[in-house]
Amino acid sequence: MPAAAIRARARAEMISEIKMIARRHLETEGANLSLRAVARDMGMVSSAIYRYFPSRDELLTALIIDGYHALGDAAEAGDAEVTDRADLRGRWLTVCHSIRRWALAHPAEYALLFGSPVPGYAAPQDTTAAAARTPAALIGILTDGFAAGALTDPGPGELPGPVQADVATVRATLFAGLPEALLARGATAWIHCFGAVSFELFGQLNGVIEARKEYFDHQMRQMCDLIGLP
Amino acid sequence: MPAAAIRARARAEMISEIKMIARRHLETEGANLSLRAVARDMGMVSSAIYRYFPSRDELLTALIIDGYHALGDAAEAGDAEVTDRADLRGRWLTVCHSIRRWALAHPAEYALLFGSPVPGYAAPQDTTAAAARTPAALIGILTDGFAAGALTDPGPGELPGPVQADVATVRATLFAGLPEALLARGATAWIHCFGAVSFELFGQLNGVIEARKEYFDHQMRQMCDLIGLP
DNA sequence: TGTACATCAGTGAACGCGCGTTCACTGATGTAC
DNA sequence: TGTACATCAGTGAACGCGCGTTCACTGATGTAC
Repeated sequence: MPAAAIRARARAEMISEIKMIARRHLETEGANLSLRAVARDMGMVSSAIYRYFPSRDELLTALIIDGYHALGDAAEAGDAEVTDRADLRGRWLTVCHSIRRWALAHPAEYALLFGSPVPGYAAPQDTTAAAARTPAALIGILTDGFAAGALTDPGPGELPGPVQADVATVRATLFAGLPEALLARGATAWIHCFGAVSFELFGQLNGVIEARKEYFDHQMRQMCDLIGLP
Repeated sequence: MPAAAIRARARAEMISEIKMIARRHLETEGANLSLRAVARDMGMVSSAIYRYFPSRDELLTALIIDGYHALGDAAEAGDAEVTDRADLRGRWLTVCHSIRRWALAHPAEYALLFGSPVPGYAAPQDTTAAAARTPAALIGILTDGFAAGALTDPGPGELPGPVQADVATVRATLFAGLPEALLARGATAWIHCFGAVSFELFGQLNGVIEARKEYFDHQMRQMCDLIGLP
């Protein structure tokens, strides 16, 4: 291995170690991520971090993109788990549970992606592609189902006009194989998945519902009914 | 007015002015509320705040309780707006839109109530009564509807066992007039309302859906269908 | 009616801590001739 | 093969700022005799 490659590899390892430690700090501190604290845990002086990230915000951005990819990986892995590809409802539920499991295992990262915006931090454009992977994994199930004839198109009548226009744009760029009305139903179900996970994770279920997993499963099944998933 | 009452009134006014300014700071700084900044805006020295709030956390708690009450007020006012009390769907939708409108008008407060938990801050027990007002306003509509015979009980069969136990407890303490299955459907719809508002407010709709209000309305109608609201 | 005392809002200085970012530097490693 | 040079990770000090909380204090106001 040439020297340049060795240096590049060492550099990459440092970057991923910094991110690992930063993720650990997120768990305890929320989005108030401190570069100095990360540097301390790395056994470095705080200015050394600047060899790897030009600013705190860039580090946050990297963590956000990584987070979206990790969640997307979890969602796709969940879908791949289901061997009976024709079992649309099973696939949908498995993906939703994978999302919830990832969120429970990485609450601070989840909050960084889906919680209150970090004050003073503006998410750059580059996060959107990574962010789209999780909903894409869900919508892909519907595309499969529609292609197989297992899902019927309710027709565009159920969407209000301006919403139909927005949905048509999304459909054109990402989900050409799915009728608008089904795409919209899938979006509702995805938003409910997000809502149910956030509701639980952000403490709103405390002292009310103890059977968390069963309750989540129940809600996701209601969403399958709403979509019309067999 | 006796002197003691005058002093008490002045004190109450100071407290509410501090909270007002603190709310204004929340808008720009998120939950990183700074006592010193609030004091500066009050034209006081920072230590003077301690005459009114024993600590920063107590001030945060006061803001949270106020926030829940403000949202509860908005929800109840929305319900009261609908003169045809038998129009259950109209009442439900109006309350949901009131919730969304309040959230859009007070994004930082909404985030404080329903967003990522503030690092290092543990919500005390006293917030729960205030927090319950908004879902109670929604569930009240269903109670009315069931009492009037406009809603039919789907029967407890649709709830998984452990969830049914949790729901039964809630029913017993707060909503004795409503069958468990309807209460659970209402809870799902409330969670979706929260989810849709958070999804929009926390930026997940950016660049995807522009017809925000119509999209929200559409989703809330889907929830009315799920509940079985006429 | 006048005086001693209590109450309490607000002051100002201080403690001890944290932060992001910049900058000139050291010293090890690799490269070119 | 040996030497001058370039690269670059990491150092350490500093800048200029912020924070929550404590504490002894001043000074105005009201109360009791």
